[in-house]
Amino acid sequence: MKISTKGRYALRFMLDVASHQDEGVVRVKDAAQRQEISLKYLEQVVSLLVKTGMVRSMKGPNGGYRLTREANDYTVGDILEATEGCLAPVDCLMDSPNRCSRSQSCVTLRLWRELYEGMEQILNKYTLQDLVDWQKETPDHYVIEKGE
Amino acid sequence: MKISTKGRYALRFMLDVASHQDEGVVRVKDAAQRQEISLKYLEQVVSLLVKTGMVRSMKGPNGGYRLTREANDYTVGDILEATEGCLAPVDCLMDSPNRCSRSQSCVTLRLWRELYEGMEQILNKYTLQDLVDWQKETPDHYVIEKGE
DNA sequence: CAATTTTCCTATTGACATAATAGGAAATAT
DNA sequence: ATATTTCCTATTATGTCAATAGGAAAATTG
Repeated sequence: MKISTKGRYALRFMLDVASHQDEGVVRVKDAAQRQEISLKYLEQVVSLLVKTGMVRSMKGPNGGYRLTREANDYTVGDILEATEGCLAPVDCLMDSPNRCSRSQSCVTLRLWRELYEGMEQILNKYTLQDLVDWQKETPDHYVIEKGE
Repeated sequence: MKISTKGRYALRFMLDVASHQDEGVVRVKDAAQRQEISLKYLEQVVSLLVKTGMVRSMKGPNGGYRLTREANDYTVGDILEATEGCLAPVDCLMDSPNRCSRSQSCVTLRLWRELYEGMEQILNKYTLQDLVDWQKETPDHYVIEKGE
């Protein structure tokens, strides 16, 4: 029951882009450095964000990424789902091929449904803009940005 | 972000024991048959429930398992945690060895904490007794219990 | 046009967890 | 003594995670 690095890195990347896009597009290279994430791995995560339309990319020198919408128009759930896939705690909740045959009569399903709804409610309550705001509140977000 | 079979099977086993312990102790063999779970695998899951004091075991003929408390004294969260381990969505929330070094200043942590608290609230709201009650409501829970 | 810089795509790998299967030891009732 | 249960450990197949790596495609600049 853990969120993988895909979702966690994606969230941090989106936050990084949102916080730096006033300086133009954001290169993965820079984001990876600031977020202390492997460049090559972050590239792969970001490619999922491109495929799902979360960011727009521009190639070549002066290339990079920018958001496709306003920061308050992404819920955290949107971003996680784009990279982690469906967040339902059990496959039986969805019409997945590996839904079990007992799912019609299984009472635990009611529990999983309530859990899923509760999770979604929280994850859809917060937007990327909320994360940006939280970051402004915490003094620590200037760290080692000297070499620029 | 999925619950594994360990947690799911554990929950169904506990529910099975709760629903059948008026007929005496419950054998894994019977529970496995009713729940359509591999006997040998369920044995391993149940061993986690013994170690964490969720059930008491009795060996030999007429042996089996029974609950150690009243059904309304187990929250669903208790049972899941006993088998799945800590349910926190990221390790950074706990003082785990693989907590990342940025966790002091990481704003996503606030999000994960809220998610975790929301999940726990739901999982601790429902008890094993609730599952038993739900099962009584649904007519389907008598199925193929003829061969006994 | 050539060189550079970015994104993009695919392959490979080591480590680990999952979900079993399997065999037999220990305990206990008849 | 035998049968039946829990208990313990080993093994395995499969898949995902989290990277690492190399290079192709596109675009800007000189």
